[in-house]
Amino acid sequence: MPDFTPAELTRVRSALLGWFDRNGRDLPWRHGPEGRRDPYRAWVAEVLLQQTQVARGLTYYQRFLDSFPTVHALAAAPQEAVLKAWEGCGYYARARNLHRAAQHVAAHGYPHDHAGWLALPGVGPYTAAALSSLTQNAAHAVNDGNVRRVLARLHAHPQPTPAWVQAHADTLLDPDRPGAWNEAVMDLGATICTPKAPQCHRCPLSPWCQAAALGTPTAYPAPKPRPAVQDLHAVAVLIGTPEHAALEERTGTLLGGLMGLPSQSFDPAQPAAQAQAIAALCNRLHATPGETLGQVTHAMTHRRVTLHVYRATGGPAPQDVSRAALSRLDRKALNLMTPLLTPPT
DNA sequence: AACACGGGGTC
DNA sequence: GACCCAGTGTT
Repeated sequence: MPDFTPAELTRVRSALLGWFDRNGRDLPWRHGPEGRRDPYRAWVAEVLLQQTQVARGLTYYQRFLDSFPTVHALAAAPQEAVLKAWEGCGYYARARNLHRAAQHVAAHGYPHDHAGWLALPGVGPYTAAALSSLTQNAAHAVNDGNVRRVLARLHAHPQPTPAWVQAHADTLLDPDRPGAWNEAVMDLGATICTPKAPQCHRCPLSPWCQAAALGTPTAYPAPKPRPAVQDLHAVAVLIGTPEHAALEERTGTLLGGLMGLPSQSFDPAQPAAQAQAIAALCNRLHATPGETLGQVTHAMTHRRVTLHVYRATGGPAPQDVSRAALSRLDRKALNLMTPLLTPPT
């Protein structure tokens, strides 16, 4: 299939930008003129929206900006406060990286270009292109899930590689309005060219869309094979009460930086492993194991964690749970003690 | 190039 | 249950 001629390119850009000017989303981080968005608000939003849907990101965005209205406020905050504001949002490395990067920006100022953004922790190819184009009108095309889907359909490419998507996004990018163009493609992908039920009849690009012409837009791009979900089992102890419990900071990559009930993983295939784990855990904590409180299971994208929760006494001092940043998993574990307080859904 | 990394929406 | 979401960092 031939690529667009220069004349077609002009019409395609005009069609999408015209649609965007009428139908672009009014989002709280689109503060300031096109191509000159407020860098702090745009940055927080871009990080927050990594692998997070806009509808969901909206609530977290408001909460985060209430907590840290400026990059200086963010830079000056302790990491626990940042994670507390991020609590429940997932991918907590984003919050840790954003915090570190904010300290750099507070000291040295905002990056001046794409390469400068890219050097910040937590800013990769997508976010650097987004921020340089949205805040500085730099001609860098974003490549995210929306762009990938829109371009895969436009060219009826079932398995677009990142390089293929980037090359086509670069070609299509409107050099006169790069910031608006990037926002436009993402808005189109999020509202019209959706994964499941695209509204091709309302799409400004349908005259050029090969997938629409074939009548099978949802076939592009083909679903990616996903690795199997791993089952993880651990024992955990509740020392104190659900409101005032002993907590430990989770180290490592899984939920790193968050607080949680002291825990110890075990292999459920080994008959005695659970008993050994609770004994070893209590031994490490200098605590005395008590009765079992039950178990909770929490599904993540790539893990299914089952926490077997025991009561225990002694050991580390309980602390105020409401002030700590906890994962959903630990919230569920604490709820074992207070099922009656759980609001009806 | 392949993994690891949350949590929730939607079909 | 499958698939996805304004991806990044590590191995």
